[in-house]
Amino acid sequence: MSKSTSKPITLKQVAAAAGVSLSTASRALSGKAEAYRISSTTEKSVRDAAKKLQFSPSLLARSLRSQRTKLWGIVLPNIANPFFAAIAREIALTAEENAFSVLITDSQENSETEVHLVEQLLARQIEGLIVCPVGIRNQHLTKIAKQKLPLVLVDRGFDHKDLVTVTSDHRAGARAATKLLLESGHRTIGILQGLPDTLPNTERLVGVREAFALQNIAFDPALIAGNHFDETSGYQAAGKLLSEYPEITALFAFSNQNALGALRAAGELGRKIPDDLSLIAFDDHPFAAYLAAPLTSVNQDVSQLGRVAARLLMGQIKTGALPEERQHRIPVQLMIRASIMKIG
Amino acid sequence: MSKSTSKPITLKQVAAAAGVSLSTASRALSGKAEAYRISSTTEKSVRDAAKKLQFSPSLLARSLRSQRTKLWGIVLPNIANPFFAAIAREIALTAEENAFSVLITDSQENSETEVHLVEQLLARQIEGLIVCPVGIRNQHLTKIAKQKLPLVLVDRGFDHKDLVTVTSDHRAGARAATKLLLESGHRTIGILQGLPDTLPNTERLVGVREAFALQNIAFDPALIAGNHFDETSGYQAAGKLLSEYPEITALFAFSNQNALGALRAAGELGRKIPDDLSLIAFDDHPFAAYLAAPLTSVNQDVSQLGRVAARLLMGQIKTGALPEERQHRIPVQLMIRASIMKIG
DNA sequence: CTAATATGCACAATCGATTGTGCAAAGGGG
DNA sequence: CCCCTTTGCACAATCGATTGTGCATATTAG
Repeated sequence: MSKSTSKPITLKQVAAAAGVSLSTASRALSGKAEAYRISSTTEKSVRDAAKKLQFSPSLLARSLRSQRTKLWGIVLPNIANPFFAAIAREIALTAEENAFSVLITDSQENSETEVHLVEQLLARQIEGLIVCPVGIRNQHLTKIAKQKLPLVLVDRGFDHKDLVTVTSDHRAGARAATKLLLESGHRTIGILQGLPDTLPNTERLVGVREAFALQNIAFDPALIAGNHFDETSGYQAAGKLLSEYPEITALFAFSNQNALGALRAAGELGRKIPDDLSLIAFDDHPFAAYLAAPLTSVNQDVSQLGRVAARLLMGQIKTGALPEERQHRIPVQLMIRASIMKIG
Repeated sequence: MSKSTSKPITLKQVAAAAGVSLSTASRALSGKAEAYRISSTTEKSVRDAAKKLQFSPSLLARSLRSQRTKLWGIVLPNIANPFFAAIAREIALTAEENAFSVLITDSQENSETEVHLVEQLLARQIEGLIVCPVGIRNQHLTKIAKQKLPLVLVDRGFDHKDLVTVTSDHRAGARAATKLLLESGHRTIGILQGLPDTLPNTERLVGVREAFALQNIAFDPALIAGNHFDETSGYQAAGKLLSEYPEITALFAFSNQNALGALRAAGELGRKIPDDLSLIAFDDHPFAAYLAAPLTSVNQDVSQLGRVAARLLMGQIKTGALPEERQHRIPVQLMIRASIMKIG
């Protein structure tokens, strides 16, 4: 195979076919004929030769020379997760509109991997980078910002004046969800949290506390459990909370995966939703409405998240400057269904 | 920003810092010191200089020279779809293991876009390509195969002796699903199909017919409806079939999105699952078990699909030859839950 | 002590494009 | 008829690496 691979056509061959020099061929094809006084007959003969040979310029060579790769890099914790996949898609589509290609990578929620991937992307001379950081380390990101490489953090961020971030309004969403539970009469509410110390998790906890404070109700931190955004964490946390605190009447899951785990745990403990237990989740899901108990949830506008991130990146590349606003918050929306029961 | 961007360190600067020539620096860093008789002291001084300057070689330049980009291209119809996202992930992880990077693109189920994306990827001199073709056109793909560029088709394929494809065993899966319905006593079964004339859809229809034939039961093609793998198609097809043929006792949805639509349509028509209507779907889903009626489905091993595709690609790149077997079928698995009721 | 070999490294070509500059030939004015 | 301007294009450097070859100096053999 390698032997007989037909090498791609180069500009040299086109130039030879048209009987002109390399430089003339280049200029004829890149629309600079007039600026460099290439006659229209010559231009046409070059174009014809290029078409006949099916010439397609090597973006590699062009990038090397022009120092512009037309490449973006993306690092996400798990591209199979529909949430990140949706973000990736919006970025990919926006990139395509702007003639960029995207190197999409998966850090597997591992900080070392993330650092390594970022380095690898930089070695490929990407012109912009979008990262959803695992969150343990961030020097590699602030360093990039210092080097003035356009960078946008999405979903999770850091509080840093030079870091452009796009996140959902986790705080407002969690506040609204909690408020809904409180107004439905729930007082003992278990919180199934995700990865601690990540921005979404922290902000959501703040939102929960705010809602309690607004109603002058005491919040018991002992009712927080869980350590990941996945199904297992939700399952274990729900099981633990429901066993230790049977008086819990409602659970707030910080992800739909957590909610899934909660559903399983509740089922095993014989607690029916919503009759014996109310449930609300952060993150909506297409199937949420079709569950045994249609799930009330906080819907993140994931597409918007990706689109705004991509636009902010494109903006930095075009203007060469950081946007005025650094922290962008995308509004969330409460999807009220049937998994919450009024009590008391 | 663009002005003050600190340019990356080049090998030239490292060579200068170490007081050696470019070629020596290159050889010292690429482990060819011995082969080219670079003294170990010189080698060390180059390595030190490189480390001090934080030198990272330009993959762009290296690729141009070596004619090896270490790049893969992927074209999928919709990377936000969890099915394709899972495939993309396995490919990305396998690529990473082999020091490749992946350009992931989204054809939006549009054949023109697909052709364009493939061209764009080729212009970047990718070393391998994985495509899930929209299915309308295929000359661009056979052409690539003829040019000996490693290519693997995934999920959907063409019957062509030089095209390497990896798909689920759609036929066996559909046959098993249909058999289950027939054995449960169902005779009037509505088929909610996906995009017609795509390989998965066609093969699944074949599987359905085979199951009927095996039991010597006549199959009525009028009971096939739908034209896409999405929720809307499932909704409309189910609505149409259930209205026109109220005697239908079971639906076979060709995707979980189709099933979702069927769920909605059935709900609106007042038919409860599984009591008034049985339902089975192609494609499992994490939420399937938690639905009002836990959904029986045919589970595709999506990760395996992606992994096998990536390995076949890597194999072609390493050996420079096509694999012996061209058509790879990944087994599917029946997930029996509660959405089917025995009748008759 | 000289010739042959070994050692250590630099020079320069190359990958495929872009781009500043220079040199002919054609055209125009006096 | 000569000079000057314009037209039309080619030459060569460049981006940042890799790699074949050649030339010194050091070492060893005879």
